[in-house]
Amino acid sequence: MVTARNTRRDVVAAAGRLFAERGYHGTSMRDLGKELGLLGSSLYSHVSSKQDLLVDVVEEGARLFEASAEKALAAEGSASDRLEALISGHIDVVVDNIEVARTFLNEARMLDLEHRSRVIGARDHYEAAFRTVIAEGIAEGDFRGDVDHKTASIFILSILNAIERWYRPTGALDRDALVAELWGFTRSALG
Amino acid sequence: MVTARNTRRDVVAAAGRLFAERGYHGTSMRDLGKELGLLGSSLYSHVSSKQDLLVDVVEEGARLFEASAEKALAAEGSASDRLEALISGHIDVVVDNIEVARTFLNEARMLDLEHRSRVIGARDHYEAAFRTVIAEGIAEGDFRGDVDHKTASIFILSILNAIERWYRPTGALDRDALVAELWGFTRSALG
DNA sequence: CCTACCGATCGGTAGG
DNA sequence: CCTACCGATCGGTAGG
Repeated sequence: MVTARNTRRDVVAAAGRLFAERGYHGTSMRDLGKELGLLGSSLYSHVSSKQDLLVDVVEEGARLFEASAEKALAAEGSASDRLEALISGHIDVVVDNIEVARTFLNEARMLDLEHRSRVIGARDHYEAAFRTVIAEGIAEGDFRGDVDHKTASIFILSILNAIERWYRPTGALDRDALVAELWGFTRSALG
Repeated sequence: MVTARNTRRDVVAAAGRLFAERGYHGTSMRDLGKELGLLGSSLYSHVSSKQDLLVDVVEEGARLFEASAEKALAAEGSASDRLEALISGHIDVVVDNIEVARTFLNEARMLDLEHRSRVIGARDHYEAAFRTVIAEGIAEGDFRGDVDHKTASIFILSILNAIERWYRPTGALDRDALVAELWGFTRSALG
């Protein structure tokens, strides 16, 4: 075999790349075909619609974040340790899957109602992990008693979700430094 | 006069609304016409292209944020006071101009290269205000000596720029409470 | 602001 | 995965 044909996975990966760069509505099936070296119409042997591709990319994003949270919550240690693990895991997901993360964060609203509702549910569930851990940290005395765990979780997630907007793998701040900076900022804000 | 005709301002305002909701590429000129009660083709007596509308909305956003920063920096008091004014002013801009702010934050990347560069420049200039004030606060002893003013300004702006994603005017957290929460969080993180 | 269009492009299908 | 299409919609124009 000299040149392998594209698989569905290839198509979904390329879709993630283009949706992240140009947006869902800014990407045509012909654009996507060109990215893979084939015609737009040929994509329909891999997927049944353009929306299908968005569903696949966004649900992959949801799975990655959910898996990260599950792992962080299962870790030993204090609530403060688990919050650090949540932050570190989130940064890993974004850094290692930047196109999927960007599409998940910016293009999920282009999903049809049914799928969008599912994603919003997953997002709420993920945010609840942060909220709970912060509340536990307050109860355990790791964090100040006068912080509002709801607002604090929104603020921390805001920082995490914005990373895709400025993070560059070749930049001055690498993954470890970013985790350290953000955890320092957060610890200080909550402590 | 019974029913006034639409002005260019009306058209730009409606464009901001739709671009914020559905994205630039998700909004057609016919959609926009319908929003205003006229045909898509009639919009061309007010603007010369769809891109023109995006330019107008985004540059209005840039002006609002720049004016807010200018006012905050001119205020009396310590660097810490000026940072609080920057945060409070930013929240005002978002809360009072949510569609413009959303379009500015999410759709500026759909601008053609020339205008996009200008917006990126304005954005950098705005971020520099935060960076400088934080650096001054460190120098004045208002903030801890071990915070990195670059990273801290990115983190604070991340929180500010995410407000459009979750803030609801009818929600539990009103403008004043939001300013108080965020300023408390920030002071604690930096102090 | 409407009528009446234009060429280009869109997502998608049938059949191989 | 390509050929050869389809109807719908796109941004935009001429002329009133």
